[in-house]
Amino acid sequence: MRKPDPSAGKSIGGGATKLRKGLWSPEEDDKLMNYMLNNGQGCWSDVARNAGLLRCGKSCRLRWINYLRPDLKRGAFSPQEEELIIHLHSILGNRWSQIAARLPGRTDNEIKNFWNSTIKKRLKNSTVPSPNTSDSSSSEAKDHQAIVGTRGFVSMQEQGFVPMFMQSTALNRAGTGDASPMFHQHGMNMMFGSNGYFNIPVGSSMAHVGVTDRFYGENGVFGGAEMGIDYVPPLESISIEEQNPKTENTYVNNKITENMTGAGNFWVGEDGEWDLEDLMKDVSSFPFDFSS
DNA sequence: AACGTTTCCAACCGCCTCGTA
DNA sequence: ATACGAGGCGGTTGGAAACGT
Repeated sequence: MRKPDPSAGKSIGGGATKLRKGLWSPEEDDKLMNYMLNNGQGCWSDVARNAGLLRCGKSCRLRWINYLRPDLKRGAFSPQEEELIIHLHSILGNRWSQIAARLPGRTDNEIKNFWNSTIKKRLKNSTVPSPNTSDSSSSEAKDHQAIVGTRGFVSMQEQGFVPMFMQSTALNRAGTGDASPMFHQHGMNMMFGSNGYFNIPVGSSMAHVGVTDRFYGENGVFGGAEMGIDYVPPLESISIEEQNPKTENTYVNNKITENMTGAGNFWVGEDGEWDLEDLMKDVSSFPFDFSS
C-alpha cells in the first residue's frame, strides 16, 4: 500500500498536470466506477481523461481489474480454489493471468499475492517447495539448487520439464527411493527411476506419471496412472531443440526426449509444439464447483 | 501501553507484445 | 523498416494491520 501522493493533482512546470499515484480515494473509485458502468471499457487513457481522473490509463485499468470490477469475488480463497491454484501453478508456473482466467472472480494480482504469502510458505513448511517455481532468484530457488546439486535435475526444471510436485527435496529424496512427506501423506510411494520418470505403483505394475493423486480423486479425472502424463510440458511453443540446443544439459534433454518418445504419450502437438489447450482440457474437468 | 516484527495486499515498475502510422 | 503508444503481464515495493514481546 502506498500513501496518496501529497503533490497529486498539482500542476508542475510546463503546465503539465502531474498524475496522481498511490492509493485510490473513494471519490476516484466512484468516478471510475460510474464511468465504466456508463461507457464501458475503451482506451484506458481516454477513460482516465473522460472520467476526470488525474491518473494514467494503466493505473485506471489496474484499479478496475483488481478492485472495482463488479464480477469480482471477495473474501478468502476456498480450499477448492486453493487446490486449483496449486494445481494450475504446477502446470502453468507463474502465469498468473492464465491461472486467474480459470478462477472466476479472481484476479491475477490476488492469486499472485495469495501464492506468495500463503501457499509458498505452506509448501515450504511442508518441505515440498512449490512445483515449477520460476523464481530463480529466490532463496528457495537457491536452496533448491544447493539441496539438489544434481545438475541434470535442475536442468530439467530450467528446461520446463518439471514433473508435477517434483522439486528440490522431493527430488532428492525420490532419487534415493525416499518419497517426500507430501507423497507419504497421501499414501503414495514414488520413486524417481533411472528411466527418468516418477514411478508410481499402480496395482502390480509401475506407472510413469508426473503427477500425484493429490487433487484428482480416484477416477483419473486428472493425473491417474491412466492419464499417461509423463512431464509437464513447457507452455511456450518451443521445441526441445529450440529451447536449449547446445548446453551441458543436452544429455539430460536427449534422455528425456527419448523416454518420452518411447512412451508415445508426451504432449507435443502435430508441429512438434506443446499444446496448451490440450493441456488445459484436464483443468476444465477439475471436479470442483466455483460458482458459489 | 509501547514497541518491534511479521504478514498481507494494493499499487507501481519495467518489460514485452501488438497494432498502427 | 521502424517508431510509437496502448495494453498486458510478472516482479517488486512499501505501508497498514495484525501479531508478538
